[in-house]
Amino acid sequence: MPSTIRDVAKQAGVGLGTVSRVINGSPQVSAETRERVLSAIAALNFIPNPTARRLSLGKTLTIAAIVPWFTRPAEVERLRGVENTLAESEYDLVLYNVETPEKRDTYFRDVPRSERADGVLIVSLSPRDDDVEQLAHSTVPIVLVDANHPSLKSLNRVITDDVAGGYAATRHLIDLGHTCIGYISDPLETPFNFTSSRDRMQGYRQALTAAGVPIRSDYYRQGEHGRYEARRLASEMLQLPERPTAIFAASDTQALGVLEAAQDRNLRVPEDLSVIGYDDIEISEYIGLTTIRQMLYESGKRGVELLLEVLEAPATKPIYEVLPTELIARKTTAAPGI
Amino acid sequence: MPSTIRDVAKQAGVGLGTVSRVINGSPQVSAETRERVLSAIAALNFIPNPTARRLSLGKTLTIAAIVPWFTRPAEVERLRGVENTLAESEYDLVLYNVETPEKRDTYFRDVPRSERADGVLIVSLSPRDDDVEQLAHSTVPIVLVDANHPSLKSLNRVITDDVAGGYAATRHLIDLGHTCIGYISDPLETPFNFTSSRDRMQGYRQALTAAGVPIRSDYYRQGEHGRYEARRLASEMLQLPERPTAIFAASDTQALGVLEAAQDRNLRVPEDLSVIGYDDIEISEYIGLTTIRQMLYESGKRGVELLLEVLEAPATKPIYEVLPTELIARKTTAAPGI
DNA sequence: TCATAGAATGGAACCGGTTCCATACAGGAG
DNA sequence: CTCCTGTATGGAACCGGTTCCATTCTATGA
Repeated sequence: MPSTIRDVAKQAGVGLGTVSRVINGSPQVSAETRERVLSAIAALNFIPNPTARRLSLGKTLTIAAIVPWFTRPAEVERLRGVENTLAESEYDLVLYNVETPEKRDTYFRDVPRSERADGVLIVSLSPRDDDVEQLAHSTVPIVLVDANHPSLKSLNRVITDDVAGGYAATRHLIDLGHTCIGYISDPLETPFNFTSSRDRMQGYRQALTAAGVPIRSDYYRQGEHGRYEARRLASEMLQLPERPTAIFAASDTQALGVLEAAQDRNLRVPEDLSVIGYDDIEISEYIGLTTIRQMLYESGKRGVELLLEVLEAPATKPIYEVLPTELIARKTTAAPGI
Repeated sequence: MPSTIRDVAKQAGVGLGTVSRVINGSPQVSAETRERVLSAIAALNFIPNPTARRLSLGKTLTIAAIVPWFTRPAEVERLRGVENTLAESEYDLVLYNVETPEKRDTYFRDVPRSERADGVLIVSLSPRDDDVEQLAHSTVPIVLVDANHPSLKSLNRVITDDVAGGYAATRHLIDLGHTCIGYISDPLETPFNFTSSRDRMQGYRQALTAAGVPIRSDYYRQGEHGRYEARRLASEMLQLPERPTAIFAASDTQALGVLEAAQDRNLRVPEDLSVIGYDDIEISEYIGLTTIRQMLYESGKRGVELLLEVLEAPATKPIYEVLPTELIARKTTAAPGI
């Protein structure tokens, strides 16, 4: 049984208020008394009970992070930014991992409550129309990381400009001389409401339109996230009479599937087919994959920093930060053959 | 300001004890009263304050997990097992991510305290001699996952038999006809005290000895975890006058580095060099890497299950579970050329 | 010398649950 | 009709901190 603040007070021969003041560094304590209290604390190996502290302060000293499958390398990297930044603060991190649509809805409803957390970080899960109102009225500060919503003027958020990223990827292929450019992505509509694939596609279309390249619907396929499905989709696309000479995949993981499909059909990369991904996960450099790098670690870090700032001093208006993307040209893209 | 149990009591016209009993499903409440309380709860949108509950119960309702860099795919997969299993319980998961030796020591000392958590999961960080005594005397139940210690009879743990895994990997190469077999691993001695590389090496040596193959010290190199360093180490080893015909890497990530080194030196895999890794991370199948699969997700899941069991009914003697490994033969190993 | 402001300190009240003890009441036995 | 048992219920005390108010003591100025 751990010792309490009252044990310390008795041991040091002071009142409990004084012990509390010493713990919290109040200047209202004489040097001599402080010394006595500190040695009593050391003697009893006393550590203040965080639960009692929380109840008394009316704060949970906890930040909740709602994150979809943290198996995905990109999400893990964001989370690492969150964890590292939070470790230096007095806040604990509690994880809510979303692997099903039901969990998403449960967590959206139950987690942003002042009894559970002082602040909530929602990562890569964009609110839907009916969520927005609810979240906006939450008494708990919320920061969205890599999540967006067109009508979302009322929530703080740190996003990557995925439209610009999609544009840059497509533009890179156009600049190399490609005009037959495919796009392979996860489903644009899911119960999770990820928006990144939609935004990247929008960038893709804008780049094509700006360059005067017609948009062909058979150059676009969507399917479950993951290598296998991407491989299947790419295979289909590569069997078209007029097959694309370049494919833009909505993530590096999916780009790996496209590379497999090329191999299946004996197409050389980049001579016969250029491939560009998105994220710049660790393995991409190993493969030599051309990709769009986004600031994953920083997005988590900035999200937490914003949240902590808002907790200190509630912001007058919602904060909106955009992180840049960067084209990393490696070995899987080149001018189209012949 | 959220409503409290007293608000509910007033609204329903009952005493607070009754409300508490309804919340906790005590049978000592008449159906009619229960109904009245439940509708008051619904009307006030009441949720019991977890902090007050914790203080009153004298439990934190929290499980702490101390994990080294969760960037590594293998650790993430273990954590996923932890998170998924815990989500179904009433416990929250608080993460302590260890990226420096200092943090390791701080967390080992401060986290296993009854004020912070009801149970602690220590993943992939083996205690040292001086830690063991301290941890064994902790009042908080502890389960080690993928962590071991020779004298560790007093702590619960779920481990992978890395000696057997190392043996199986080496044996596979011997069976193919190799006798010049290198081993590349992370440093055997680190401030974090990982034991897996040591154990795998022990299996490697046992397999060689059992087959009557002499152990050569120049066929062993250690260096920082990661692809780059592994690539450098493998390059050195492949420049030996009598270079190895097969290399066993202590992790799949490092095996990737070995593959790069082979490519650098224009060695064909598996014709000129066989390569086997360890872990079977997601990318390994893509690469076609022969490897030793360990039950990563299950190790986290079992660790939590054990912890929850111990919390229910303190075990009379420490639990010790060993998870099996499995050889996954793919395309990077074959009989030595010529 | 006395009034007074300021510093140092003690501890009651409070945060919002749980639990246990006291009390009220119904129904069955004698 | 009385006594007893068991069920239903109310609420004080408690968990271990923080905070604020009251009190004591000291130093300063008139």
